[in-house]
Amino acid sequence: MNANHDGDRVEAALGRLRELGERITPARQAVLRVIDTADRAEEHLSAEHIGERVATLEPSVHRATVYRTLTALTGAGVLTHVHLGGTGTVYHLATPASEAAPGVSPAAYGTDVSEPHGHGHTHVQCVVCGRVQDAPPGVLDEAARIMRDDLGFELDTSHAALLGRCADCVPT
Amino acid sequence: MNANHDGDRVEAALGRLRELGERITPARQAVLRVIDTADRAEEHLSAEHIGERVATLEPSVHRATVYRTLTALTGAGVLTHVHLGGTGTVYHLATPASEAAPGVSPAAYGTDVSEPHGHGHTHVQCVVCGRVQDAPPGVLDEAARIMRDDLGFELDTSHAALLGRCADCVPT
DNA sequence: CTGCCTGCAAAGGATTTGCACTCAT
DNA sequence: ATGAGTGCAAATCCTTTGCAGGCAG
Repeated sequence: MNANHDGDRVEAALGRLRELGERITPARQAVLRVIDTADRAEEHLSAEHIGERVATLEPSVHRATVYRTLTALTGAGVLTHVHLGGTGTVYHLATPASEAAPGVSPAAYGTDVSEPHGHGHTHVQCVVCGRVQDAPPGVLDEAARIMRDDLGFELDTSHAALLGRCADCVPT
Repeated sequence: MNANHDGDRVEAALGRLRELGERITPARQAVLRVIDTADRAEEHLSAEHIGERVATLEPSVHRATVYRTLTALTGAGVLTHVHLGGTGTVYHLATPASEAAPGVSPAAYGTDVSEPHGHGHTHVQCVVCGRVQDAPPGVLDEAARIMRDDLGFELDTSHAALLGRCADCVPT
């Protein structure tokens, strides 16, 4: 029923991989599927956590492969990662700016560390409960402008999460 | 000379520790001195790196103690840490809102639940060269306002560094 | 004196790497 | 066929922890 829908974005990612001459393997498909599912549930999975889910989905896939896959797919631009303060890094499908659904962080990340365009959602994490949520679009526009004008620094607004206290954890 | 000046802030920190009933030990003094010196040089040291310097300054201090000290002193409020995206955490002396950086206003602070912050200003890190620099005061004011109004989320503007490309690394 | 802080060493846990093999192309 | 990807396992790396003793207060 919805396995097809879920597969849409995975398919797109696989397609892009093919275009790039990257190989489609069970491990990569599993990783993509896991992340896609998490994205839709607005979950934010770390490499380790992704590994766990992949293990249940495709037990033959080794943990090390998951790490290598995440690196490779991020390099290929089909995945994005967001650094959370202190609590590691989480991965997302790099949606081609199409269906910027709530909870998803699109970002066109080219190869490696060389992409100026970080036009995705900014994430914020609560230092008390650890919850990660999406910030309103454009929250960092002003900051980006200041940084650019002032220091010539090009901010990547979706690469690192901001920290603070969420509404539930703010002492009133 | 300036060895005295260096000691000023360390002294202040030690004073606060005393007030809190915390003990003043060689290890703690060494850690504070190392961080104070780094701060003045605008360096951003990780726990590990601090450990190295402490080792040369006070060889008898064990690495494990450095970690425990950093945790303890941060808890006591005399140290602050900033999470850098992906590259760990760096420590600073928690300046009592006096002579932090040019133009930094004392952040209004509510609770102490998890972060007695302090370094007061936002950091930005270049994803290409790794350099960490201070952002202009107030860069995140607008973002903080939006987050508060929109989500009731209280942003901690100095707890995590923003990522991007510094002027030297931005592709022209 | 007391017990907070430390030294030491060993455990821990996440990520990486060398190597040989396999499978996608 | 052929080399990109993978499995496996060992190696790292940073950080934490248990315990006993030492020093600050």
